[in-house]
Amino acid sequence: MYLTNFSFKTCFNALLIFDSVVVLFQGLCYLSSSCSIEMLVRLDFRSLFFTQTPVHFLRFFCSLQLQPTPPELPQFEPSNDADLISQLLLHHHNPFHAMESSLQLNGISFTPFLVHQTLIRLKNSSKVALSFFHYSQTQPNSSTSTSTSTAFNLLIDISCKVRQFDVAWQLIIQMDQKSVKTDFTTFYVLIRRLISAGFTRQAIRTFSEMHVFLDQYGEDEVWKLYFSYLLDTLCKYGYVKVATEVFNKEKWRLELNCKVYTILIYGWCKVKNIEMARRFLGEMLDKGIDPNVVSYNVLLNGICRRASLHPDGRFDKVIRAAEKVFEEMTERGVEPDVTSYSILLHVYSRAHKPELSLEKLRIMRRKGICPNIVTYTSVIKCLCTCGRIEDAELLLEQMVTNGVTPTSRTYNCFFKEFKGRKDVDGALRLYGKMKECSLCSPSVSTFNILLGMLLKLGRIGLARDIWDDMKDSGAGPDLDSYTLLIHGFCEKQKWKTACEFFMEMIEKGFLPQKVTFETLYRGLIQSNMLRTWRRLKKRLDEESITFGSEFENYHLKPYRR
DNA sequence: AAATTTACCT
Repeated sequence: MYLTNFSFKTCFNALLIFDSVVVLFQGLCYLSSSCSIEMLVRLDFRSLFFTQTPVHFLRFFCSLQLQPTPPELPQFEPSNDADLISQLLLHHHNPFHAMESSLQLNGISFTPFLVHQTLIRLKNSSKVALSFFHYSQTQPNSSTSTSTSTAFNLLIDISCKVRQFDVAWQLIIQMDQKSVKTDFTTFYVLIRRLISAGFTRQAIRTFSEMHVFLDQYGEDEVWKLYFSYLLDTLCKYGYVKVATEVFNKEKWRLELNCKVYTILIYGWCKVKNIEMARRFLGEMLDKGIDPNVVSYNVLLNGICRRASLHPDGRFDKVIRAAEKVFEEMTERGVEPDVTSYSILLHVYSRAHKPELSLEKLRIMRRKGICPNIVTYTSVIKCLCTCGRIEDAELLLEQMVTNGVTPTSRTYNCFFKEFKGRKDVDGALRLYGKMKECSLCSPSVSTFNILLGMLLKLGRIGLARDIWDDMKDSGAGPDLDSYTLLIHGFCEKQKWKTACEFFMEMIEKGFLPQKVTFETLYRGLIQSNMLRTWRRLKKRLDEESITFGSEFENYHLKPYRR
C-alpha cells in the first residue's frame, strides 16, 4: 500500500491528541523498518519533542542514525563553559584576570565550539567579544583551528551591528593574513549590515571589490553568482532606486533571469510603486523571460499588502485588481497556487469578511489546492476577529484532521479575541489545552498577549504564574514582555517590583524603552524612593545606558545637586 | 538567502 506523508501526519496528530505517545513510538519503529528514512524525516517531529518522553525520542533517532533537528530544539548539551565565560566577561571589573584565574582551575580548553558559543553570548558587547576572541587565540591550550571563518563572520557581524565597519575590514584582512577562508558569506554579512545602516554606496563598492579575496572565482563569475543577493538585500531594505540603478548599469555582465526580475518587482512593491513593478514585469516579457508563479505572487502581494480597505469601495477596488492578476496568470499559463490564495484570503481577513473568506477557501479546495498553515491561519484570524470563535475552533479541528499542524500564531488569534472580550477563563482554558496536547508550544507572543490581558485586568497573581511558565518554557521573556510587566507594576504603583524587573532586563542585555524609564523614574521620585533610584542610576551608568540628553538635562537636574 | 500569517505595547 502506498502511504503518503499526509496519512502519516493525520495519524500522528490523532495519536498525540489522545496522548498515546507509546503507541506512536511503536508505530514509528515499525515504520522505520518498512519505509524510507526520508519519508520519516519529512514528518513534523516537533510535536513529539514537547511530550514528556524526549529521551525515547532521541533514542529512536539514534537508532535511525539521524541528527534530530526540529526547530526550537531544547538544549540537551548545556554550554556551561560558554555561560560561565560570558558571565565573567560581562559582569566582572577585571574580566580577563578573573577569567584566567578561574579557567585555569577548571582546565577549560578553547575549542572552536566553545569560542563560537561564547561569542554568541557576547553579541551585544562588541568590545568584549573582540577582546575575548583575541585572548582565546593566544591561549596555549587552544587548538589552532580556533580561528575558523564562522567565528570571524560572527565577529564581523557583531562589529557591524554597532557600525564599526573599519573593525570589520580589519578582521577580513586578518582572515586573509591567517589564511582563514573568506567566502561570500563573510562579505554578505558586511554588505547586509552596510545596507541596513543606509550605506548603500559602500555596500556596492564592497561587492564589486570582494572578488580580490575570493580566489576560487574570477570577477565576472562573482557578479553572475552573487549579484542577486546584493540586489535582494537592497530591495528588502527599501533601496529599490539604488538597486534599479546598479541593475541597469551592470546588466551587460549579468545573467538576466526570472529571479532577478522578481527581486526588483518585490522592491518596487515594497515601496508601494506598483506602476514601476508592472514596468519591470513588462521588461521581463519583452526580453522573452517568462514570469513564474513567484513573480505574480510578489506583484499580487504588492497590490494587496497594506492597501487601504475602508470603506467597502476601496476593498472592492483591491479585490478587482487582485482578480485581474489572477486572470493574467491563467492567461500566461501560470496556475495560482496556495500562496496566491493565501494573499487574497489575508485581504478578506483584514477587511473582516468571514463569509467571503470561507467561500474562497471552498473554491480553492475545489480547484485541488491544498490549504496550508498560512491559509488556515488567515481564515481563523478572520473568524476570531469577527467574534466567531466557535466557527474558528471548528476550522482548527478540520485543519488538524487534514494533517496541518497549528502553530502558536494560529492559537494567538484566539488569545487576541479572548483578550478583546476580557475573557480570562476562556483564554486560560485554551492555554491549558495548548500545553496539554503539545501540537505546538506557546511562543513569546502568546505569553505577551496573555500577560497584557492579565495585567490590564489587574490579575497580577495570574500574570506572575504566566511569567514563570514563560521562563520555564525558555521562549522568553523578550523586550516586550519586560516592558509589559514593568508597565503593569507601575500602573499598580508597585515601584520596587517594577524596579527589580527593570534591573533584571538590563542584566540580560535588553535596552529598555524611554517610556519605561520615564514612568519608573517619575514613580520612584514621587514616592520618595531616592535610594532605589540611585541604585538604578548607578547600574545604568555602569552599562553606559542613557535615554536621550534633553531628557537627562531636564529631569535629572534636581538630583545632581 | 525570489513569494504568503507579524501578534504584544507606547
